[in-house]
Order: sequence, then C-alpha cells, then structure tokens
Amino acid sequence: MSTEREHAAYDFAYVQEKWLPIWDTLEPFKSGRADDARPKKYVLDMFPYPSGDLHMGHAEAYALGDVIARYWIQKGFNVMHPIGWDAFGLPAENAAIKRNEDPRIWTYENIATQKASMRRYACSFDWDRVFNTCDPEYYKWNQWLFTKLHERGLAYRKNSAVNWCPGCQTVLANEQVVAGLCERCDTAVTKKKLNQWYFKITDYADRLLDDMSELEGKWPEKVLMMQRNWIGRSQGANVQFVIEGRTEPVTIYTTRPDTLYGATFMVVAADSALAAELAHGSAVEPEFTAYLEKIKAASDIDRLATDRPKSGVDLKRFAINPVNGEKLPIWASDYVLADYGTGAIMAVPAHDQRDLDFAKAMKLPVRVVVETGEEDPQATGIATTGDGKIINSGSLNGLSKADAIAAINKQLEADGLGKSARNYRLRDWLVSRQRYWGTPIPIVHCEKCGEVAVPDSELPLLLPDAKGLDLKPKGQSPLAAATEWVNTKCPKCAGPAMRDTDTMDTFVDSSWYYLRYPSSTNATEPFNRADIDTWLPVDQYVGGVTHAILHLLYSRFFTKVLHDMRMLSFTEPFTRLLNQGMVVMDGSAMSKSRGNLVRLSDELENHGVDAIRLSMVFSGPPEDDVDWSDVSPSGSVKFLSRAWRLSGDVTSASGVDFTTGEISLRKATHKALNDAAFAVESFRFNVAIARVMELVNATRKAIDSGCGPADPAVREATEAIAIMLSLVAPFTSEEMWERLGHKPAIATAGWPIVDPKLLVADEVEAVIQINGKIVDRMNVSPSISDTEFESAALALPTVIAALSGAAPKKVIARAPKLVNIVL
RNA sequence: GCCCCCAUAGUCCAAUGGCAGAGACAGAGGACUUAAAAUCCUUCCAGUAUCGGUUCGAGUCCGAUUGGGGGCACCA
Repeated sequence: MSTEREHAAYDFAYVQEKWLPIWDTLEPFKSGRADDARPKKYVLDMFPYPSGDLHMGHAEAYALGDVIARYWIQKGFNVMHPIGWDAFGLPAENAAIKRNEDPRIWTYENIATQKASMRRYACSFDWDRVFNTCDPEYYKWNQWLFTKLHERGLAYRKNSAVNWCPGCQTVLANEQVVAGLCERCDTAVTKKKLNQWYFKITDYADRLLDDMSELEGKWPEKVLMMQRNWIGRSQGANVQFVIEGRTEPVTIYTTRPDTLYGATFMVVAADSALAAELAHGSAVEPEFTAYLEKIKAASDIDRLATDRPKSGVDLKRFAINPVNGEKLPIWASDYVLADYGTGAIMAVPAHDQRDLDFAKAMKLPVRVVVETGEEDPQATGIATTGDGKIINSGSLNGLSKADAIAAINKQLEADGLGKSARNYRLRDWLVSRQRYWGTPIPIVHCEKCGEVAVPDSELPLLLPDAKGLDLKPKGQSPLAAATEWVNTKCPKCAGPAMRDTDTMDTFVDSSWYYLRYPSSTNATEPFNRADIDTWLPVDQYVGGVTHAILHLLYSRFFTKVLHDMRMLSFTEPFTRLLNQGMVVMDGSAMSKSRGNLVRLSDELENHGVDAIRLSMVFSGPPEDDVDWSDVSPSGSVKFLSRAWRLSGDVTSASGVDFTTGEISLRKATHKALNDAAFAVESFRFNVAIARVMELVNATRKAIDSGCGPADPAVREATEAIAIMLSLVAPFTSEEMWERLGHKPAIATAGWPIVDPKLLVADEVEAVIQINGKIVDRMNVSPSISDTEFESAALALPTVIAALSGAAPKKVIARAPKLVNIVL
C-alpha cells in the first residue's frame, strides 16, 4: 500500500517510530550465535554511569562507537558490542539521602531511562549481555577478586596519611585528586591518618610502563604520555649517609649522584618518622613541633603553590658525606615528601632549583660541581641543571654527567655505600571508601585470627538493606551502624568477629567489567575462560579521555594480575583505543550553571536521531571536541533528506545487473566505497561522510542531467549510499533500503564488494613542472611508465620552448602524476 | 618549572613530500513559485601563525619563535 505519507517529504519522526519495533523483532546486533562462522570483533563503549538521562556527551560517544561496530558488521564480522551500567557510586547515594530512599530505586530507575533512550537512539548494542555493577550477581565477583588479590598479598591494609574529601566524607585515591581538589565535588582535599585498604599497583609499575610499547600507534599518544607521566619512573641512586649520634645511617635517593660533592646540607621530610626521631629530645624539638603543626594545617592547595617560599627547621644534627667526609647540617622541611624515595635528600643547591631556593632562604652554602658554561647559580639564583664538566669532585673531575653517574655508582656499590635505584611517582591504589553504595569489602576482622577473607561459598556478601541506615556522610561507613550485619563469626575459628565496614572504590567495578560481557550471566565464575579466549582482548575501546589514567590504568593493572593468576592469556585488555572529545558549547563545557546546556532530548525532537548522530560524527575528527555552536543539525537534516530522496527516484528494478550501468557513476560509487572504508578504519569518520556526500551529489546529477534514473548505476550508487549511511543514520538508511525494494535490516546487508577495475581512471591529468613551477599539463594513461612519461613531457612544445636547446640538469618523473624538470 | 599536542578561507574541517579544497556551515546570485518555504543550479573567499633549514619539490620533514590546548607538578 502506498500511503500519501510515503510520498511526502522525509519525515524523521514517522520513520523512527516505524522501524524501532521491527528492529526489536529482528535483533540485528545479537552476537555470538553458536553457528556463527564469521570472524569475531569486540567493540566496546565505556559503560555509562546512570545519573539521569543520556546527555550530549553520550550522544557523541555512542554515535562514534556505533560507526565502528556497524562498520565491522557490514564488513562481515561477528561483532560483540555490549553495554551495561557502572551503577555503584556517590551520585546515587547523595540522591538517596536527598530523597530519603534506597539508592537502588534511583539507580535502577535511571538505568531504565537510559536504556530506553539508547533504544530510541538506535544504539547497536547486544541487549542480551547487559549487567549492572550494583547487581549482587556482579559484585559477588568483585568480592571474589578482592579475596584473590588478598591471598596474593596484592590487597593489604596500612596506616597512612590519606587524601580525605571533607565534601564526600570519604578517602580518595591519588588518581581522584585533581590539582588538590576532589575529582567529584571540587572540595579541597585534606590529609588524614587512617588505616585503609590498598591494591599494590606499584608492584606492576614497570610492567605498566614497559608494556605500553605494544600499545604504541594503537592508543592515542596523549593517553600513553599521561600514563607514563603518572607512573613517573625515575632512575637514580640510593646513597647512605652516616648521621652523627645515630647508629643507623640514613639512605637518600638522588637522580644526580654525579653531584654528590656538591651537597652542602641534607633535608628530611618534616612529616616523616625520621625527622621526629632526629628532633626528639633536643633543644629544637619545640620549634620542630610547632613547624609540623603549621604544615599539617596547610591544605594541598597551599602545598601546590609553586612560588611558595621555602620553610624549614634546622635540626642541629649532622650527616657525613660519604665521598668527602664533610659534615652536612640536617634540616627538616615540607618541600621534601615523606612518601617518595626515602623521605630524605642530599641538597645540591648549585644544581637543583628547589635546593637553591632553600639554601638562599636559610643562608646555606652553594658549591658548583658541574661546569655548564652558565652563570654562577649563587649569583643568579638559577640552578644549573644541564650537562657539563665535573669539577671540585675528586676522582670525578673532568668527567661528563653520564660518565660521572656511572663512575660514582660503581664506586658507591664497591664501598657498600649505595647503589643505583628507581623510584616511581605512582602510589598504591587506595580502594576503601567510607560510603554505603558500593561493594562491601569481603573481610572479617577476628580478634584471634586477624584479617580473614569471607570464603567463596558465602559470596556475595550482600550490602545490608539501606532501610534504617543513616546514609549521611559522617566520616565513617554507614555500614558500621548495621550492627546485625557487622557482628558475625570468624570463618576460621567461628569466634566472634566483625565485618569490614568500608566499601570498594567503584573503579574496582570497572577494572574488569569488559571480561564479564562474554559470559554476563555466568553464576559460577566471574568469566568463562573459553568465552574470554574467543572474544578478548577488546579489539576496539571507545571512551572519553577523562579516564586516561584512572580507569585505563586500573584496568591494565587488573589484566596483568589476572594474567599472573593464569586466568587470562593476554596482558593488555584493550588492543585499540579511541578517545572521543567532549561536546562543548561556545568553547566551554556545557553546564546548567553556565547557562549553555544543550538538552539532547530537545535536539533529537527538533532534528531527529539520525541528524544528531550525523552532526556528531561529521563535525570533525572524533578526538576533537565538538562545539555545538559550530555544527548545523539542520544541515544534516538537509543532507539526509537529499540522500533519502534518491531512493525514491531510482526506477530500475531491485537485482538489476549493475555491470551494464553508466561507467563514470559506477566508478564514483566504487571509489566512494573504497575511500569511505579506508577512512572509517583510520577513524576519519568525517572524511568518510564527505565521500558519501560526494556520491550523493554525483548521483543527483546523474539522475537530473546525466544517465537518468533508470540506469542501473543509479541504483548501485543509491544502494551504496544507503549502506554507507547505515553506519551513522540507521533510520534513514533503513527507510532508503526499503524504498529500494529490500528487506530489513540494512545493518546486516553487507558492504558492497569493491571492483578494483573500477578504481582505475582511464586518464590522469599529469602536471609538468620546471624547477618546481607548473608550466603545463597533459593527459596520460595511469599505467604509463616513468621513462615514457618523461619523454612525453620533454616533447611538449612548452617544455621545448623553455629548454631552448639546453639539456635539463635533472628530470624527476613520478608517473602518472608529475614530471619536474630541473634546469 | 618539566613534558606532550595543535595552528589551512568568515566558521567547522580535507589534502601517502607532488596542482592547497574533498565535504559542510555561513554569505551572494539565479531557476521554479502569484508569493513564501522546500528543492535545484551557480558563485565568492585563504597560499597554510612567524623565521630559518633539508629537498628537484614542504601545509606535510627538521630547528627556533609566537599563540592556543592539555598533562604532571616541591617526585630530589
């Protein structure tokens, strides 16, 4: 039946309503049927946090992930493109407190909302694999993995000065402190001495760093750079200094052992145990204690100010320089960090700016031991850190920096006074949180047996009901108030014991979720090895750069741990990574308070799903930010209706023999298919769309003023356009496909085979240059040889005239494009 | 302070070391129309931030400078 509506202008709202139920029945994105012989591909979008409905950022991310997933399906792969929800976390808990209800309600409501929106957005997800991290069926395995890490000594508790967010009333991992502020709520982070659970990620620092070589060229350079920076490996030496009046020597860490003769004092971190010990019982103790109180009160923000004047206390104690026996005064200062290296340094003011600033403030001597050709640091106040000739340094004199480092390391090692050493900026991952809405830590504290892991048979250890618990942040986990839950018996001795009341950082949940999708309903193991071997590692991961060090580093760590546990055969989880940019408005991030928030639902209402997807993908390279003020969704609508109209103009029958079609349009079609595929595979989606636009223009022209609508080439071109558009405009392309006489779903129609013969032009216009300047052009066969090409060029009248009998110095022929004659 | 990335038309962006423009937005003009919308057609616009180098040939490679963005930051 031909309704009036079908002949009317392209109606996106009608088309959207029409196809959704049909796709629900066809389920074109189901992956991994048993009889599926196609090669496999795992395309993964970072799973969302269910805070409200989808926004513009989601719309961009899922549009991009969809292009990739849908492309590989068209290319004949069995694609798994799953989705789930990262559903534990503070926003749910805060909403629950505000609304005075269980966080489960808010969370599962939002999941339902987002899921419905994703369906309307026509995301190519395999809906059979969905799970939420707050489902007990999922977090059971979080707990199981925790106990395995505990068994291996990779999960441990320690007392330490930790990052504390007064806003969220919980501790934070180092990775969650951004410029001294809480990543989530922007409150200034303070320090607190607490006993907390850690994952020993530092054990994996070298492997996390070194294995990045296999990600080179497959992950954005920026992310690799950020991770390298974050791990922050430094190569140096540990050197022992004898302390007067102390039996044990003190070890310092330095990256510049070549400047050992230039040390004029020693500095220990004021908040270290060593500083307290050195000050203890001496005349300076009151002064030291006062100083310590002062710096403890300072926030991280104060600490981070780089131009802060140096401060410290002279401990009136002395260290002996092992190379020359000099007595060096020992100072305590907050510019030395207690938890990096050994918490003590040798100060070489001539060649380290911080030491120089301190020396100037405290009127301590400066001694140059490297001649760099720069001015005297003492006079300029600028430390000289470059290479040069070593001076004033005994046997090292005359050596270069590198040679001196090698020589002194060798000497120190021989004398038993030191050796080369490495240090990392990376700290162990603090995983306990004092909040309710997370995975309970599966540990029981028994007076007799100590820390005892909850046995596998008792997992999942369910979160107690929120009813009756006060979820308000108060610095202690709300679970502590669930006395019935807390008081238990020891799994080992059956004596009275108490449960750990903290929950896990939600980044634990997301560190292994990608392993769960292939067997998302498995009740007996976190993931099935056979399924893993089939699908993993993830072929293509898509997500925001905000996770460059948090989630992506933790996931790499988990993968390596699981590999060591012989549960995985690979050591890197994500083979390729694409980081999409943000969606911004007028150059800045969208926010309600800034008043530049664009609502996704409004945009979808006004322009339709396909136009929004197209605008996102066409706006520029995927890793660039999309500035919504620069894009034209109405331009996208215009293009889509232009493409759609072609499908109504085709008059040849479905199945017509394309090979009889008009040749120039056929060539344009095959070139577009070829170029668009290449562009998609190299993440230049905007270029791929430009190729489709070109073909739409060419087809329009062919219909209106060329071979006419009945030519088979017009059908071939229009079908190719529909299939290429299916990556980004699922509704429009499906509608075109039907008008062209095909059955749904176009998503599985298959990418047309490109005929290489149609990619070759009959003739190429070659450029003739003299001294790099264009003087003439000529048409040549694309298969012309360099020598033929060269002689044809030299025979051109313009060239003969220009040469006027002289022989060219050199002729460069690049058949069939260009000849350059050098005179 | 250290490290990384980027700079092409009014705007967003293309160009395996080989004719700077693929595509789009905005602008201008025209066709169709009683008119408008829609549609179709045509058209305008830079010599690639600056300086230097390598090369037969540089937007592309190398070095410096300027401007913008990002990461780390008292990590010895």
